[in-house]
Amino acid sequence: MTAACAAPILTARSPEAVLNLLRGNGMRVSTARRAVVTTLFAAGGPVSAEQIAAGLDGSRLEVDLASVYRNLEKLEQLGVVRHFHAGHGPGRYELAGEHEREYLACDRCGAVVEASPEELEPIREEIRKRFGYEVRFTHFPMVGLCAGCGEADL
Amino acid sequence: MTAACAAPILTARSPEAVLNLLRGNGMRVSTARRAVVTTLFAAGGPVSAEQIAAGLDGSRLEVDLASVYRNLEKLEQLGVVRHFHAGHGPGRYELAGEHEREYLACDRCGAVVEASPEELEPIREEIRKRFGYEVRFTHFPMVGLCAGCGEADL
DNA sequence: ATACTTGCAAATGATTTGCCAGTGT
DNA sequence: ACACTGGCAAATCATTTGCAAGTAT
Repeated sequence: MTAACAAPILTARSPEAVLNLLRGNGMRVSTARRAVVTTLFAAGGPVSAEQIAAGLDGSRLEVDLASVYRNLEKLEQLGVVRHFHAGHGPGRYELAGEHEREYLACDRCGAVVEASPEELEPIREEIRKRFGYEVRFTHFPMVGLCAGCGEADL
Repeated sequence: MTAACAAPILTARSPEAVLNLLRGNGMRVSTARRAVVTTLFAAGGPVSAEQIAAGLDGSRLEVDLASVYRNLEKLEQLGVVRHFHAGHGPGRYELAGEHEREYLACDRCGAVVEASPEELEPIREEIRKRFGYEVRFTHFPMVGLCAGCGEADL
Protein backbone atom coordinates (compact mmCIF):
# COMPACT_ATOMS: atom_id res chain seq x y z
CA MET A 1 0.00 0.00 0.00
CA THR A 2 1.04 3.56 -0.56
CA ALA A 3 2.23 5.49 2.47
CA ALA A 4 -0.81 6.88 4.26
CA CYS A 5 -1.03 10.61 4.68
CA ALA A 6 -1.49 11.67 8.28
CA ALA A 7 -2.14 15.35 7.63
CA PRO A 8 -5.50 16.43 6.25
CA ILE A 9 -5.23 16.28 2.48
CA LEU A 10 -7.95 18.68 1.49
CA THR A 11 -11.53 19.47 2.16
CA ALA A 12 -13.62 16.91 0.38
CA ARG A 13 -16.37 18.53 -1.65
CA SER A 14 -18.31 15.45 -2.61
CA PRO A 15 -18.54 11.73 -1.99
CA GLU A 16 -16.98 11.16 -5.38
CA ALA A 17 -14.04 13.39 -4.51
CA VAL A 18 -13.42 11.34 -1.37
CA LEU A 19 -13.82 8.09 -3.23
CA ASN A 20 -11.26 9.19 -5.79
CA LEU A 21 -8.96 10.24 -3.03
CA LEU A 22 -9.24 6.76 -1.61
CA ARG A 23 -8.50 5.18 -4.96
CA GLY A 24 -5.48 7.42 -5.26
CA ASN A 25 -4.26 6.02 -1.97
CA GLY A 26 -4.47 2.44 -3.04
CA MET A 27 -7.77 1.81 -1.31
CA ARG A 28 -10.63 0.13 -3.11
CA VAL A 29 -14.10 1.49 -3.44
CA SER A 30 -16.42 -1.17 -2.10
CA THR A 31 -20.12 -0.92 -1.43
CA ALA A 32 -19.57 -0.64 2.30
CA ARG A 33 -16.96 2.05 1.90
CA ARG A 34 -19.13 4.01 -0.47
CA ALA A 35 -22.05 3.75 1.94
CA VAL A 36 -20.02 5.11 4.83
CA VAL A 37 -18.78 8.05 2.79
CA THR A 38 -22.12 9.00 1.28
CA THR A 39 -23.84 8.63 4.62
CA LEU A 40 -21.29 10.94 6.17
CA PHE A 41 -22.07 13.51 3.48
CA ALA A 42 -25.79 13.04 3.88
CA ALA A 43 -25.59 13.40 7.65
CA GLY A 44 -24.17 16.88 7.46
CA GLY A 45 -23.06 16.65 11.07
CA PRO A 46 -21.60 14.36 13.72
CA VAL A 47 -23.13 10.88 13.78
CA SER A 48 -22.39 7.63 15.57
CA ALA A 49 -20.91 4.57 13.90
CA GLU A 50 -24.21 2.83 14.54
CA GLN A 51 -26.15 5.53 12.73
CA ILE A 52 -23.80 5.21 9.82
CA ALA A 53 -24.21 1.45 9.78
CA ALA A 54 -27.97 1.87 9.76
CA GLY A 55 -27.83 4.24 6.85
CA LEU A 56 -29.11 7.28 8.73
CA ASP A 57 -32.77 6.36 8.40
CA GLY A 58 -32.42 4.11 11.41
CA SER A 59 -33.57 1.14 9.43
CA ARG A 60 -31.88 -2.26 9.48
CA LEU A 61 -28.10 -2.36 9.49
CA GLU A 62 -26.96 -2.02 5.92
CA VAL A 63 -23.25 -2.24 6.61
CA ASP A 64 -21.63 -4.31 9.31
CA LEU A 65 -20.64 -2.22 12.31
CA ALA A 66 -17.12 -3.65 12.27
CA SER A 67 -16.69 -2.52 8.69
CA VAL A 68 -17.98 0.91 9.55
CA TYR A 69 -15.43 1.26 12.32
CA ARG A 70 -12.64 -0.04 10.11
CA ASN A 71 -13.56 2.39 7.36
CA LEU A 72 -13.93 5.32 9.70
CA GLU A 73 -10.49 4.59 11.04
CA LYS A 74 -8.92 4.60 7.60
CA LEU A 75 -10.80 7.70 6.53
CA GLU A 76 -9.59 9.39 9.67
CA GLN A 77 -6.00 8.44 8.91
CA LEU A 78 -6.44 10.08 5.54
CA GLY A 79 -7.71 13.20 7.23
CA VAL A 80 -11.13 12.93 5.62
CA VAL A 81 -12.98 12.09 8.82
CA ARG A 82 -12.66 13.10 12.44
CA HIS A 83 -14.44 12.11 15.61
CA PHE A 84 -14.91 13.26 19.17
CA HIS A 85 -16.42 11.99 22.41
CA ALA A 86 -19.23 14.05 23.89
CA GLY A 87 -19.68 12.78 27.42
CA HIS A 88 -21.16 9.32 27.76
CA GLY A 89 -22.39 7.50 24.71
CA PRO A 90 -20.77 6.52 21.44
CA GLY A 91 -18.18 8.57 19.56
CA ARG A 92 -19.43 10.94 16.88
CA TYR A 93 -17.93 10.99 13.43
CA GLU A 94 -18.09 13.63 10.74
CA LEU A 95 -16.29 14.84 7.64
CA ALA A 96 -13.18 16.82 8.46
CA GLY A 97 -12.90 20.31 7.04
CA GLU A 98 -9.76 22.32 6.45
CA HIS A 99 -10.25 24.16 9.71
CA GLU A 100 -9.90 22.49 13.05
CA ARG A 101 -13.11 22.31 15.06
CA GLU A 102 -13.68 22.31 18.77
CA TYR A 103 -16.93 21.71 20.61
CA LEU A 104 -19.12 22.27 23.58
CA ALA A 105 -21.45 19.46 24.55
CA CYS A 106 -24.53 19.49 26.73
CA ASP A 107 -24.37 16.87 29.43
CA ARG A 108 -28.12 16.54 29.55
CA CYS A 109 -29.52 16.66 26.03
CA GLY A 110 -26.39 15.79 24.12
CA ALA A 111 -26.50 18.94 22.01
CA VAL A 112 -23.14 19.86 20.53
CA VAL A 113 -22.15 23.30 19.31
CA GLU A 114 -19.03 24.02 17.35
CA ALA A 115 -16.44 26.60 18.24
CA SER A 116 -13.45 27.80 16.31
CA PRO A 117 -9.96 27.49 17.77
CA GLU A 118 -9.68 31.29 17.49
CA GLU A 119 -12.62 32.07 19.68
CA LEU A 120 -11.38 29.59 22.25
CA GLU A 121 -7.85 30.93 22.21
CA PRO A 122 -8.35 33.28 25.17
CA ILE A 123 -9.47 30.32 27.22
CA ARG A 124 -6.59 28.20 26.04
CA GLU A 125 -4.27 31.04 26.94
CA GLU A 126 -5.74 31.35 30.41
CA ILE A 127 -5.27 27.65 31.05
CA ARG A 128 -1.80 27.69 29.59
CA LYS A 129 -0.82 30.52 31.91
CA ARG A 130 -2.52 29.12 34.96
CA PHE A 131 -1.77 25.41 34.68
CA GLY A 132 0.75 24.93 31.92
CA TYR A 133 -1.71 22.72 30.07
CA GLU A 134 -2.39 23.10 26.38
CA VAL A 135 -6.06 22.19 26.19
CA ARG A 136 -7.94 21.14 23.08
CA PHE A 137 -11.66 20.61 22.77
CA THR A 138 -11.39 18.76 19.51
CA HIS A 139 -11.40 15.20 20.72
CA PHE A 140 -12.98 15.78 24.13
CA PRO A 141 -15.33 18.77 24.05
CA MET A 142 -16.07 20.95 27.02
CA VAL A 143 -19.09 19.55 28.81
CA GLY A 144 -21.81 21.43 30.60
CA LEU A 145 -25.41 22.48 30.25
CA CYS A 146 -26.64 24.20 27.14
CA ALA A 147 -28.81 27.30 27.46
CA GLY A 148 -32.04 25.34 27.26
CA CYS A 149 -31.10 22.64 29.76
CA GLY A 150 -29.55 25.21 32.07
CA GLU A 151 -32.84 27.04 32.39
CA ALA A 152 -34.84 23.90 32.89
CA ASP A 153 -32.47 23.25 35.75
CA LEU A 154 -33.65 26.18 37.84
CA MET B 1 -34.43 2.09 54.09
CA THR B 2 -33.95 5.66 55.25
CA ALA B 3 -34.23 8.36 52.62
CA ALA B 4 -30.84 8.76 50.96
CA CYS B 5 -29.24 12.17 51.10
CA ALA B 6 -28.29 13.51 47.70
CA ALA B 7 -26.34 16.54 48.88
CA PRO B 8 -22.87 16.06 50.32
CA ILE B 9 -23.32 15.40 54.00
CA LEU B 10 -19.95 16.46 55.28
CA THR B 11 -16.32 15.99 54.64
CA ALA B 12 -15.37 12.60 55.93
CA ARG B 13 -12.29 12.75 58.10
CA SER B 14 -11.64 9.08 58.49
CA PRO B 15 -12.75 5.66 57.26
CA GLU B 16 -14.53 5.19 60.57
CA ALA B 17 -16.42 8.43 60.15
CA VAL B 18 -17.65 7.28 56.77
CA LEU B 19 -18.52 3.86 58.05
CA ASN B 20 -20.57 5.37 60.83
CA LEU B 21 -22.25 7.64 58.36
CA LEU B 22 -23.22 4.56 56.40
CA ARG B 23 -24.60 2.84 59.48
CA GLY B 24 -26.59 5.98 60.17
CA ASN B 25 -28.13 5.64 56.78
CA GLY B 26 -29.29 2.10 57.24
CA MET B 27 -26.39 0.61 55.34
CA ARG B 28 -24.40 -2.28 56.73
CA VAL B 29 -20.69 -2.33 57.17
CA SER B 30 -19.44 -5.38 55.35
CA THR B 31 -15.88 -6.40 54.61
CA ALA B 32 -16.19 -5.35 50.99
CA ARG B 33 -17.65 -2.00 51.90
CA ARG B 34 -14.99 -1.38 54.49
CA ALA B 35 -12.31 -2.30 51.99
CA VAL B 36 -13.61 0.15 49.42
CA VAL B 37 -13.74 2.98 51.93
CA THR B 38 -10.34 2.40 53.47
CA THR B 39 -8.77 1.96 50.05
CA LEU B 40 -10.24 5.26 49.00
CA PHE B 41 -8.67 6.89 52.03
CA ALA B 42 -5.37 5.15 51.45
CA ALA B 43 -5.32 6.19 47.80
CA GLY B 44 -5.37 9.86 48.59
CA GLY B 45 -6.38 10.64 45.03
CA PRO B 46 -8.50 9.49 42.10
CA VAL B 47 -8.33 5.76 41.42
CA SER B 48 -10.17 3.35 39.16
CA ALA B 49 -12.69 0.80 40.37
CA GLU B 50 -10.26 -1.87 39.32
CA GLN B 51 -7.52 -0.40 41.49
CA ILE B 52 -9.90 -0.32 44.40
CA ALA B 53 -10.89 -3.92 43.81
CA ALA B 54 -7.24 -4.91 43.76
CA GLY B 55 -6.60 -3.17 47.03
CA LEU B 56 -4.23 -0.55 45.63
CA ASP B 57 -1.18 -2.75 45.72
CA GLY B 58 -2.19 -4.23 42.41
CA SER B 59 -2.27 -7.71 43.86
CA ARG B 60 -5.11 -10.18 43.28
CA LEU B 61 -8.67 -8.90 43.36
CA GLU B 62 -9.73 -8.73 46.98
CA VAL B 63 -13.22 -7.46 46.38
CA ASP B 64 -15.39 -8.33 43.43
CA LEU B 65 -15.47 -5.56 40.85
CA ALA B 66 -19.27 -5.60 40.78
CA SER B 67 -19.36 -4.98 44.51
CA VAL B 68 -16.88 -2.17 44.16
CA TYR B 69 -19.05 -0.47 41.56
CA ARG B 70 -22.18 -1.02 43.61
CA ASN B 71 -20.53 0.43 46.67
CA LEU B 72 -19.05 3.37 44.85
CA GLU B 73 -22.49 4.18 43.51
CA LYS B 74 -24.04 4.19 46.96
CA LEU B 75 -21.20 6.17 48.45
CA GLU B 76 -21.61 8.67 45.66
CA GLN B 77 -25.32 8.99 46.38
CA LEU B 78 -24.41 9.80 49.95
CA GLY B 79 -22.03 12.48 48.76
CA VAL B 80 -19.00 10.70 50.18
CA VAL B 81 -17.49 9.78 46.84
CA ARG B 82 -17.30 11.40 43.43
CA HIS B 83 -15.92 10.35 40.10
CA PHE B 84 -14.95 11.79 36.75
CA HIS B 85 -13.90 10.62 33.31
CA ALA B 86 -10.51 11.71 32.09
CA GLY B 87 -10.43 10.96 28.41
CA HIS B 88 -10.31 7.30 27.44
CA GLY B 89 -9.97 4.69 30.10
CA PRO B 90 -11.92 3.86 33.23
CA GLY B 91 -13.62 6.36 35.50
CA ARG B 92 -11.68 7.65 38.48
CA TYR B 93 -13.15 7.70 41.95
CA GLU B 94 -12.12 9.63 45.02
CA LEU B 95 -13.44 10.89 48.33
CA ALA B 96 -15.58 13.97 47.94
CA GLY B 97 -14.61 17.05 49.89
CA GLU B 98 -16.79 19.92 50.91
CA HIS B 99 -15.55 21.99 47.99
CA GLU B 100 -16.37 21.12 44.43
CA ARG B 101 -13.40 20.08 42.33
CA GLU B 102 -12.74 20.47 38.66
CA TYR B 103 -9.87 19.02 36.65
CA LEU B 104 -7.53 19.17 33.73
CA ALA B 105 -6.40 15.90 32.25
CA CYS B 106 -3.45 15.13 30.02
CA ASP B 107 -4.48 13.23 26.94
CA ARG B 108 -1.12 11.57 26.66
CA CYS B 109 0.11 10.62 30.12
CA GLY B 110 -3.19 10.67 31.96
CA ALA B 111 -1.99 13.17 34.55
CA VAL B 112 -4.81 15.01 36.24
CA VAL B 113 -4.50 18.32 38.02
CA GLU B 114 -7.17 19.84 40.17
CA ALA B 115 -8.59 23.29 39.79
CA SER B 116 -10.99 25.19 41.98
CA PRO B 117 -14.29 26.43 40.59
CA GLU B 118 -13.16 29.95 41.48
CA GLU B 119 -10.07 29.95 39.36
CA LEU B 120 -12.05 28.54 36.46
CA GLU B 121 -14.82 31.07 36.82
CA PRO B 122 -13.40 33.51 34.27
CA ILE B 123 -13.41 30.70 31.73
CA ARG B 124 -16.89 29.65 32.65
CA GLU B 125 -17.97 33.26 32.27
CA GLU B 126 -16.39 33.53 28.86
CA ILE B 127 -18.17 30.43 27.64
CA ARG B 128 -21.42 31.51 29.20
CA LYS B 129 -21.21 34.84 27.40
CA ARG B 130 -20.07 33.41 24.10
CA PHE B 131 -22.15 30.26 23.83
CA GLY B 132 -24.75 30.32 26.55
CA TYR B 133 -23.33 27.09 27.94
CA GLU B 134 -22.68 26.59 31.62
CA VAL B 135 -19.60 24.37 31.57
CA ARG B 136 -18.37 22.22 34.40
CA PHE B 137 -15.12 20.30 34.51
CA THR B 138 -16.15 18.17 37.43
CA HIS B 139 -17.43 15.10 35.65
CA PHE B 140 -15.65 15.61 32.33
CA PRO B 141 -12.35 17.47 32.83
CA MET B 142 -10.77 19.65 30.23
CA VAL B 143 -8.42 17.53 28.14
CA GLY B 144 -5.13 18.53 26.61
CA LEU B 145 -1.42 18.10 26.99
CA CYS B 146 0.27 18.72 30.31
CA ALA B 147 3.43 20.81 30.43
CA GLY B 148 5.69 17.79 30.20
CA CYS B 149 3.91 16.07 27.33
CA GLY B 150 3.49 19.36 25.50
CA GLU B 151 7.22 19.87 25.40
CA ALA B 152 7.93 16.33 24.32
CA ASP B 153 5.58 17.06 21.48
CA LEU B 154 7.79 19.69 19.84
C1' DA C 1 -35.03 -13.55 61.40
C1' DT C 2 -34.70 -10.42 57.83
C1' DA C 3 -33.14 -7.32 54.81
C1' DC C 4 -29.03 -5.78 53.02
C1' DT C 5 -24.71 -7.59 50.58
C1' DT C 6 -21.64 -10.33 48.29
C1' DG C 7 -19.46 -13.20 44.67
C1' DC C 8 -20.06 -15.18 40.29
C1' DA C 9 -21.90 -15.29 35.89
C1' DA C 10 -24.11 -13.33 32.32
C1' DA C 11 -25.72 -9.09 29.99
C1' DT C 12 -24.72 -4.29 28.04
C1' DG C 13 -22.69 -0.88 25.11
C1' DA C 14 -18.85 0.63 22.41
C1' DT C 15 -15.21 -0.84 19.76
C1' DT C 16 -11.73 -4.10 18.12
C1' DT C 17 -9.87 -8.27 16.14
C1' DG C 18 -9.43 -12.94 13.88
C1' DC C 19 -10.71 -15.40 9.92
C1' DC C 20 -11.97 -16.72 5.69
C1' DA C 21 -14.82 -16.02 1.84
C1' DG C 22 -15.72 -12.37 -1.60
C1' DT C 23 -14.38 -8.79 -4.98
C1' DG C 24 -12.34 -4.44 -6.85
C1' DT C 25 -8.50 -3.41 -10.05
C1' DA D 1 -4.59 -13.48 -9.91
C1' DC D 2 -3.99 -10.97 -5.58
C1' DA D 3 -4.24 -7.93 -2.23
C1' DC D 4 -7.64 -5.30 -0.23
C1' DT D 5 -12.39 -5.85 2.01
C1' DG D 6 -16.55 -7.33 3.95
C1' DG D 7 -19.43 -10.11 6.99
C1' DC D 8 -19.75 -12.74 11.10
C1' DA D 9 -18.35 -14.36 15.39
C1' DA D 10 -15.66 -13.84 19.20
C1' DA D 11 -12.78 -10.94 22.13
C1' DT D 12 -12.00 -6.53 24.92
C1' DC D 13 -12.99 -2.90 28.20
C1' DA D 14 -15.77 -0.60 31.43
C1' DT D 15 -19.85 -1.16 33.84
C1' DT D 16 -24.29 -3.13 35.09
C1' DT D 17 -27.58 -6.58 36.45
C1' DG D 18 -29.67 -11.14 37.93
C1' DC D 19 -29.44 -14.42 41.50
C1' DA D 20 -28.83 -17.44 45.01
C1' DA D 21 -25.96 -17.91 49.12
C1' DG D 22 -23.98 -15.27 53.05
C1' DT D 23 -24.00 -12.00 56.94
C1' DA D 24 -24.56 -7.63 59.60
C1' DT D 25 -27.81 -6.06 62.87
